[in-house]
Amino acid sequence: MSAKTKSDGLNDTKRALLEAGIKLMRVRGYSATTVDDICAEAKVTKGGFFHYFKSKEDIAREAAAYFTAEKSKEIMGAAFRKLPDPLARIYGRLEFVQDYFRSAKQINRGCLVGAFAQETAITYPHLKEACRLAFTEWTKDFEVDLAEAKALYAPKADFEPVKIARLYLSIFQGSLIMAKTEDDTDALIENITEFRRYLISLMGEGTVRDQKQMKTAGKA
Amino acid sequence: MSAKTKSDGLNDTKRALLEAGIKLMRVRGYSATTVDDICAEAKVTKGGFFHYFKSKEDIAREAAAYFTAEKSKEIMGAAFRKLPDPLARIYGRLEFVQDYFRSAKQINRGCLVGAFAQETAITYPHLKEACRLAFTEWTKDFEVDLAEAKALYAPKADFEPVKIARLYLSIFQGSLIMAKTEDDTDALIENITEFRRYLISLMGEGTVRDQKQMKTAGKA
DNA sequence: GCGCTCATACAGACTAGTTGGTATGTTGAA
DNA sequence: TTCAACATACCAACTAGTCTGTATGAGCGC
Repeated sequence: MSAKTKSDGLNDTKRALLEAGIKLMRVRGYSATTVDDICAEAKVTKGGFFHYFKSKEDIAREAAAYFTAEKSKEIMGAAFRKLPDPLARIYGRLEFVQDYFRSAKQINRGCLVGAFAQETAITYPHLKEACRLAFTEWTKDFEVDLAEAKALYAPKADFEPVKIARLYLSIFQGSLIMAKTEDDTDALIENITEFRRYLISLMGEGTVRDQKQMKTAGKA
Repeated sequence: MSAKTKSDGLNDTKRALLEAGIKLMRVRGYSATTVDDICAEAKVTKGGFFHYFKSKEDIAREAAAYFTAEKSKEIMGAAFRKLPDPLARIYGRLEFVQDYFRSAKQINRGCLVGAFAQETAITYPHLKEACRLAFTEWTKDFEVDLAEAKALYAPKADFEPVKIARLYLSIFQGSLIMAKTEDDTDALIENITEFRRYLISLMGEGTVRDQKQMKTAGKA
């Protein structure tokens, strides 16, 4: 039956096609990426492509889901995740992302979901839905930590975790766009710093001093 | 020579092409918009199109500039512009944008510059440059007010106007993306509210009470 | 173990329609 | 008469998707 499936149930060829599609579409976008391009990149012929995907839109939908899962896994596996304190996780997350973009100063690809949202949200309802799901998942993931931290450190603070999580995701997506036009990630890193400052002002200055120690402890 | 040129030196046909191009590309993006589509929308033939633009990329570049100028004009002509107080102009600007998206709750098009930045920044250097210029112009426009307000009300405050301006533009662009996937502008409006709260925390709470009066005065 | 069947997993040529761009007009005003 | 301002027919290259063919291996009766 299936040749060589892996843990996630994906065949090698299909995975190669998905990863090629993601790689190309993150750079060129949906419309400018052709099926032939994807086939060439994945070293698969047209026959192979249409054996696994019934259309170009189909691979885009699966690519969005694959990309989202991949990024979620990256976040789930990061060191800050293991911190017991929710506020430490929050600041740890921000540093994690900043470090990520500090090491890759030049940006030569963007977020696949962001690209699809821009390009296809209005014209391809199915892709829009895939983007919405991804954004919801990422928002929720951050919101949980925010809610927990608020309950623990600033129960009376005047902010809604879900709104702050959405603000963060918007800043991130918007910064990625601007990073593309500026060829560097400085503004992205700066914007996260500003966001952190806002968070501190919401949570209360008092929570910061404690975090400094927890952070260094968590890094070990 | 030229048939019926207007104040900005643009012929009616060329303007129609530019506006058609903008209208379509804001919805479908660059690659998915064809020259024929633009011609049909503008009721101009291919010959007319290539009389005014030497390529598709060419109209995109001019469209970006046209769009940027158009938006700058909208901002320049808004009521908040005439406010003498810089801080009042800042909050007035935020309200202006929020009102704009409150009246158009459903979003069926995005920012042309944001779309180009996403889709073409890496593959079309000329378009990237056009986007960079637009972002720089918009950032500068806001930065001026921020610097003036800071000098006047919070000279010792710890923030750099240019960074806050860039943060705002990122939030705006990112929120537009998310608005597309959610079919409404709620998050966009909310994010601006959060940004305003951050600004207040930077400028100092003391500056808010005064603004309430100035704002209502400015609206009259 | 051996041939047979059959489904999966591709390979690659082909096609109908599209796309950006061109070549060759025509028209009307100066 | 000339030139800008279009109009129209046309083209080569490309594009998503199809069709037919084939290799491979699993399952099965014997």
